[in-house]
Amino acid sequence: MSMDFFDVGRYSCAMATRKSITIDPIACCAPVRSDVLDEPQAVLLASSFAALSDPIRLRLLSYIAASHADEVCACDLVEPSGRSQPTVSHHMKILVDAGLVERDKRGLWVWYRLVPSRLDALRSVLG
Amino acid sequence: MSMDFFDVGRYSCAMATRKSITIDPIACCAPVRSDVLDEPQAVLLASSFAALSDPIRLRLLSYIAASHADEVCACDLVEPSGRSQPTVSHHMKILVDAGLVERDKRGLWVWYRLVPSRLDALRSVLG
DNA sequence: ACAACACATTGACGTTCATCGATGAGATTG
DNA sequence: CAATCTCATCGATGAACGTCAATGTGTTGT
Repeated sequence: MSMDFFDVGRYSCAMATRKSITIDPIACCAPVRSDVLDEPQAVLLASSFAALSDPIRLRLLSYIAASHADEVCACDLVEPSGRSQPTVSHHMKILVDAGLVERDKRGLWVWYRLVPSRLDALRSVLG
Repeated sequence: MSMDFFDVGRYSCAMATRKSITIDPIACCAPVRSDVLDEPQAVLLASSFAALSDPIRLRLLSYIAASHADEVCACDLVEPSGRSQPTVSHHMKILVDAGLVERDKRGLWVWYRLVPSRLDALRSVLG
C-alpha cells in the first residue's frame, strides 16, 4: 500500500478557528505555496477561484469596489456590463455564494457590497 | 448614446511596463478592488484564476511548492494526484500556459518549477 | 536500428457553464 | 386589488471543461 503524498497530515481547520467568532473557511486554508492542500481545502479554494474565473464577474466585482459608495444597486450593473438582467443576476449570485459579495434587499432594490475579509483571505492563500 | 461605466479611461498596460525588462501582463493590471477593469484585463485575469479553479491543479501547485527541492519531476505527480498520466499532463499544461509554472525537459524527464512572481502578481491584483 | 521509457496529443464522452427569453416572486404605488 | 417595478428562477442551447484509453513524439540505452 503506497503512501499518498497529497494526504500528509494537515492542521485542522476547526482547530485553527475554534476561538474565532467568524469562521472563515478560506482564511484557515494553508497557503498554496507553503504546504500540500488536502482534498477538501482544494475543493473549497477551487470554487472560490472559479468565482473569479469569469471576466464579467471580475468586472462586476471591480465596479462595485471602484464605486465611491460602498454599496452598488443591482440596477446599475446591468447596462454597463453589456449582459442581460438574468445573466447579471446569475453572476452576482455566484459572487454572493462564494462569499465575495454581500446582498442586501431594501424595498424593490438589491444592494451589493464587497466582503473585504474574503478577498484578503483568498489573497493570503496565494502567498 | 450612453456612457459605459465599465469603459472609463484606464492607464495603459504598455505604458506601465515600458521600462520593465520582463513584461508581466498580470502585474500591470490594476487591483480589482481599486479601479474598474477593462475588458482585456478582465479576460486575462479571468484566465489566470481559471487555472486555479480546479482542485487537482491547486493540489499539483501546492505539491510543487511544498517539495523541498524547488523542482518536481512530472513522474512524481501522477500517482499521488490520483489521476491518469494524460490528465496530469493536461493540467500541468494549463498551469504552464497560465504562467504559474515553468516546464523544463531534461532527458526523458520533465521538471516543473513555480513562478513566484506570477503568483505574487495575481495576489496583488486581489489587494 | 531497435526496444524501452517519459511525456504529449488525440478523440470521445459526459458534465458543467454562460447566456438569454420567458416567467415567477415579492415589494410598492395608486 | 390591480398595475408596475426590480430582481430571481426556469428552460433551452451551444460552448468549454475534466477525464481516460489509445496513440504519437522524442530520448535513452543496447
